[in-house]
Amino acid sequence: MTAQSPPASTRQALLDSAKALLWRFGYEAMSPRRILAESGAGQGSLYHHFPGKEALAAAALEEVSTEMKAAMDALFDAAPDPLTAVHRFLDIPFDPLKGCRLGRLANEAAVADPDQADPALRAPLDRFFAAARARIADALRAAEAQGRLRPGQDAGMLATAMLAAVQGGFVLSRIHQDPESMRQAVAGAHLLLDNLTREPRR
Amino acid sequence: MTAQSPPASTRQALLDSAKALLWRFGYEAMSPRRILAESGAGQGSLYHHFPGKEALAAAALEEVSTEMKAAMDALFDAAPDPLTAVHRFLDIPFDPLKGCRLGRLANEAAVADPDQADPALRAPLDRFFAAARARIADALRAAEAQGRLRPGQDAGMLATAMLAAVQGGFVLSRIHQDPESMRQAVAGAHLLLDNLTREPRR
DNA sequence: GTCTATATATTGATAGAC
DNA sequence: GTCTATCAATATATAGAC
Repeated sequence: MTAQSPPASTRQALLDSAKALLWRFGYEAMSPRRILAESGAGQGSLYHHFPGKEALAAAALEEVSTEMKAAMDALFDAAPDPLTAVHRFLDIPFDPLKGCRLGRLANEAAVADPDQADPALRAPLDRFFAAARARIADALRAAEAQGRLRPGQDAGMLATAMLAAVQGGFVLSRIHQDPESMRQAVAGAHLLLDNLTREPRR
Repeated sequence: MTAQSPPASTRQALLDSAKALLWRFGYEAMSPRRILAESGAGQGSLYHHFPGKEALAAAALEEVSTEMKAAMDALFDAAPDPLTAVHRFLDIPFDPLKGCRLGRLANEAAVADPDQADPALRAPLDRFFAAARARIADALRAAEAQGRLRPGQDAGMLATAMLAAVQGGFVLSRIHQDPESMRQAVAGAHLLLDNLTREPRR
């Protein structure tokens, strides 16, 4: 694999700044002016390397999507067994107040409004969450095959429920400005699994 | 009670337009120009009735928060028993692709960025979700007292998990542009409750 | 490829007549 | 209270020298 580019090039500096600003402010509130300031690039550079703000944002989100997918795969590959992997996923030490790097964009009109959205902005989000759901669902099916999970469960539905717990936790934690909401949302997801598990966890 | 003002006044027309635009586009992407166009009010009217965009948005969100709280109370008051009320809450026929009227604002910097947020914008969200959580938690405690729920549950945690399932469902449905994600997220929440319930539902 | 200027449209807000 | 202008600042993008 080619690994992450060394941080050097102007193009990559623009991408890195866009990634940080998208996380902090979202798409609409991220101005080219600010990207240039943060990256240290001159006015014209953005439009030399990219057609415009939209294309830069799309490229930045592609990188984020790929990074998050890799982190997810690493977590699942490292887990001692599939059921543990799902519990570990829920326990990833997110900072709930910062929001999900991808999920936080779900409500921007430019990303997901049926009428005016740019498909290139939604695509990386769609791809990551589809992959994450598949990875979790596969793990749950494997756990069921090992006899760790009660048979007959809808692994796809449960996988969506796990992802929704985390995304909902982000939303509620942001609203209350309190990490506790995330803790409780995730605790509910753990409990849902525990109630379908044959042996107690831990 | 004074009931909803008849739709007549310019002030209320501004509020109604702001409520619709906040739902569709969020705060940053809602321009005064557009509010004026949709409401039919003249340029100066907005700044006659409100100090500015922020104050108008805050007032609009206060109304939405109050409306949603009232709907929630009506649903819980009408339910035959507390456990059914919680299941009915999960089954509210939201349009998942439109997002939650309040929750969709959780990721706007002007609403919930620790540094630059305006407290007046976050307050109505905070208030509604705190009230909703309390209503659900109370219902779960009542269900436990009735012997419908296994004893010893953390009602507050479960209430947060119910709200997170719905908010996460909105996020995932928007990302995939598919109501199915909401269906599955909510199904997980139903299942979590069912596994803590003594008699089967339905 | 990078920089300095500059351009155009829109944003959020104001002035002041009626 | 409402309307018609208008404003300064910013957003996104382009021109063209180096």
